[in-house]
Amino acid sequence: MLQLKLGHLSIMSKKRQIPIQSPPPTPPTPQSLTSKRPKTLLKSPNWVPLNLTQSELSLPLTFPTGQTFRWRQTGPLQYTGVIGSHLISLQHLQNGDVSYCLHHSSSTPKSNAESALLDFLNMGISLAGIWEVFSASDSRFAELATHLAGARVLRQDPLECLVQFLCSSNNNIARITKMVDFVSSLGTHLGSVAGFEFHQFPSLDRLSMVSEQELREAGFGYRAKYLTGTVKALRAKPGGGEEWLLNLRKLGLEEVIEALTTLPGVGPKVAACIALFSLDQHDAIPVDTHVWKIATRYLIPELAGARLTPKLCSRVAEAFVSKYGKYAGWAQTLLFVAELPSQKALLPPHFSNAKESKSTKGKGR
DNA sequence: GGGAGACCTAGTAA
DNA sequence: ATTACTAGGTCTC
Repeated sequence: MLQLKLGHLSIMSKKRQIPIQSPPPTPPTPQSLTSKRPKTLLKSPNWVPLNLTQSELSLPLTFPTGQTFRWRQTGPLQYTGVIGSHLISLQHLQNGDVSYCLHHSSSTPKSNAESALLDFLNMGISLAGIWEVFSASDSRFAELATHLAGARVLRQDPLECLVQFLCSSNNNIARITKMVDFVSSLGTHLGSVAGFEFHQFPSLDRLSMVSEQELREAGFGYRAKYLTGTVKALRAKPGGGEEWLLNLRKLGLEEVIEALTTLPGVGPKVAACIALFSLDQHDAIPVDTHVWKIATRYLIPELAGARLTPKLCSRVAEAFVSKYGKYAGWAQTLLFVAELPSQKALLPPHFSNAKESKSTKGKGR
């Protein structure tokens, strides 16, 4: 049986540290530039600088923050993943700038890899530009922004994004990653980096060949029928599901959410994630428990203590949009990142004012 | 229309 | 060692 070979995932845990502030033990230096050794062994990684400062893209503040579960940390300030058919590593240089390395992509023209990368990184949007606007209307955002520069929203492939967040409901990161890895392993194998295997994300046709039974055996639980059901519904779309999803980029947020939530397993939260992380809906606000806390603390304190109902979800989204404008989803992303334990620990103490909820944490309230 | 329960599973807290 | 609960929700009464 094609059981998941996920031995390496055992290292996944919430204790995973992200070495962002500490000086990297081994400064990433592109050494291929001077290497004249034959390309035999390591097929010497060829690092190409991007014209990208850390303030426009921080890898540790972008990749391991719940937008995607397909990228892996493969070095101190290095992350590796797949974009289309390209296996790519990204890393920060010593000055903070970003460079990339295109790993042996056999049958694909490497010419368009860089443009695919820039598209994936959503470089059409200037972080500096929109953060200036957020900072003007929110002094707390302004200060957070100085500590968490470069927290960016990605522009992922819609199908890939959809499947990932279908797995995310009522779930934890370790298991989501395991499930996404199982689905990914159905796609074409592209190579391995730092002990991790990487696959092209499977097509809709390929996905349709997996049964609910197999997914359950792979540990999907009740989400197994979400995936098979959604795949089936997508394949029934005129022109094919992939194109149908892509076309959602041309619509407004309301229509996008409405369309997505017709798919089984896609509720308001998952739909907002897909909309924001892959469909150019920059004002989409994925309201989960964390965002709910942020909102009731800083935006709509009068709702503190209430339960998170669908109705209140849209209240929260409206509050974000009215405060931050049409890129509210990007603002929400920074505020969300600031709540992650790994980041919170690195922020000045005065940011963690509402931490004592531990004592009042019981069910009573 | 809104409110409870059920739902898979693995890890952690009582 | 069992039990209860939680974790980036959704579906169904």
